[in-house]
Amino acid sequence: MFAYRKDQSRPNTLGSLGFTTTSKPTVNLSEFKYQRKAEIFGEGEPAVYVYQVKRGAVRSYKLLNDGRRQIGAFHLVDDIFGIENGAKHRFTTEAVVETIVCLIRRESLQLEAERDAAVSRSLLRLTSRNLEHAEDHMLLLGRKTAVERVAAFLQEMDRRTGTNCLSLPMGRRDIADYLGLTLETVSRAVSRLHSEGVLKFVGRTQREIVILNREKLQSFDLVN
Amino acid sequence: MFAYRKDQSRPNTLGSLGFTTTSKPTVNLSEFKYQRKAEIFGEGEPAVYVYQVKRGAVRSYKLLNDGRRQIGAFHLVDDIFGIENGAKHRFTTEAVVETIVCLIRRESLQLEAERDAAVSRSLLRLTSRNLEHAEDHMLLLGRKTAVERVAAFLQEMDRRTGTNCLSLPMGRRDIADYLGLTLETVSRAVSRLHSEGVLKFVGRTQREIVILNREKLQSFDLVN
DNA sequence: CGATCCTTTGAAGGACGTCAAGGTCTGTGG
DNA sequence: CCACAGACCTTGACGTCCTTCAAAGGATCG
Repeated sequence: MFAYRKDQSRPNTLGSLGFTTTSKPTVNLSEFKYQRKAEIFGEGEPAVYVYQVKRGAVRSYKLLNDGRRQIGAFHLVDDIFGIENGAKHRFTTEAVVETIVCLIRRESLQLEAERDAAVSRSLLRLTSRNLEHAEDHMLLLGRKTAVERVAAFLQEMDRRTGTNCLSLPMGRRDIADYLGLTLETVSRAVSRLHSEGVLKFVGRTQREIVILNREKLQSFDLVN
Repeated sequence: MFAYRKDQSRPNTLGSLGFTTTSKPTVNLSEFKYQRKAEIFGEGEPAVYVYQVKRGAVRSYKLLNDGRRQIGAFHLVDDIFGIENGAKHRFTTEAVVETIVCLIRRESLQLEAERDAAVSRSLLRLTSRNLEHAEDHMLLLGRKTAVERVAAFLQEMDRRTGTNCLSLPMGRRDIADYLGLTLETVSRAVSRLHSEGVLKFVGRTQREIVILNREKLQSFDLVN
C-alpha cells in the first residue's frame, strides 16, 4: 500500500507563505502563489487565514498514522476553504497544480461577522454547503461501488466546472484518495466508462475528458 | 444484499406526529413520542421543525435507489437534529427505540437568530460540529478497515454516553450501515475485540458492553 | 412454548487491492 | 534532434478482505 508521510519539519503557515504580492502585511486581502504540491496549511495548525482559490486547484485531506490518505474535498477557482469554527485547521491542504489564493485574516472575518449579520449568514451558508457535500460523500464512501463513485466524481466535476470539456487538475491517485479507492481501480473504472462510450479523451493526457453521454453516465450512479 | 424500501405512502411530518403532549399547537415547544422504527421526517420533505432528543435514540440516513443505506449519524439524548440551511431535510430520520423528542418551529428559530446574535452563533457552532463529525466519518468510511471502524464506533459511543457501561440502542445492522459494512462483518469484529479481551458483554443481550481495555481499543484505531 | 427477531459463525464467492510490467508524455542534457 | 530519466496511466495476474449465503443459537413476546 502506498503511504503518505507527514512532513514533520515544515515551517508554520505564515513562514511558508512566500510573498508574491506587494500588499502590506496589515492589509486584509493578499494574494499568494503556491507551487504544485506545496502545502498551504497543515492539519492541527492554528487557523489564521481563510482562503479563496483564484487560480489552480487545492486538495484538503486527512492522514492516518500509517499513511492512508482521505481527501475530503477539492477546491476549485472561487471556492473558499480553510474556514474553521475552532482554533485549528482540521485538514491539510496542498496545491494540486500551481495555484493562486487570496487570503483573509480569520480574525477580521470574525469581527466583520459580529457587526454584519449578512456576513454571519454567508458564513453559516458556506459551512452548511460544506456539510451537505460531506453528507453526500459519506453515502458515496460507505455504499457506492467503484464505478458508481467514479461516475459521481465525473458528474460533480462536470457540474462544478461548467465547461463542456473536463480538464482535471488532479491525477488518478488524488481521485482515488477522494473516492476511497486505489488509483488502479479508478483507472479501470474510467477505462470502462470510456469503452462503453460514456466519455472520450481529448488532448494527449488522460485528464482532459469530454462527457459524450450524460444520461448514461447518470445511469452508472443511480442515487434515487 | 439487504435492501431498504422507502415507504411511499407515508403521511407527512405533521400528520405522522401523534400528539402525546397537552401543549397548544401555537406554542413553540412541544414534546412528541415516536415508537421504535417510526419515521420522524423523510429526506426531501420540507424542514418545518428542528428536533432535540429527550429520551431514546434516532438514526438519520440516506438511501440509494436499490435500498443500500448509509446512516450519517446517531442522535442521542440532548442531541439536536433536523437543522437545515435549505428548505428541505437531507436525511430520513427514524426512532431507533421508543423516543421522545422536543421540537421547535424552524421558522421561530430563524426569527430568533435574526434578532439574537448568540442564537445565530450557536446555530453556526452546531452546524460546524456536524461538519466536523462528517469529516471524521469520511476518513473512516474511505480508509479504515472493519476492525478499525468498529473500534472507532465503540470509542465514539463510549465518549458520548459518559457512563462506564455502553448500552447500545441500535442493533448490528444499524451499526453496519453507519460504518459502511455488513452486519456480519460488524459481528465478527466485535467478536474479535471480545476474544482479545478489549470488551465484555453484560446483561443478556449483546448490546450492553463494558470496555475492559481502553488503551487496547485505541490501538485498534490508531488515527495519529 | 412456538414465532419472530437478532446475533453469531462457517463456507464460498466476488469486488477491490496489491504487485508487476509496459506504454505515453515531459523535461533535460548530450 | 535524440537519448534518457521520471512521472503518470493502463492493464494483467493474483491475493485478500469483506460480502453473500446459509444455518443455528439465544432472547423476547405473544
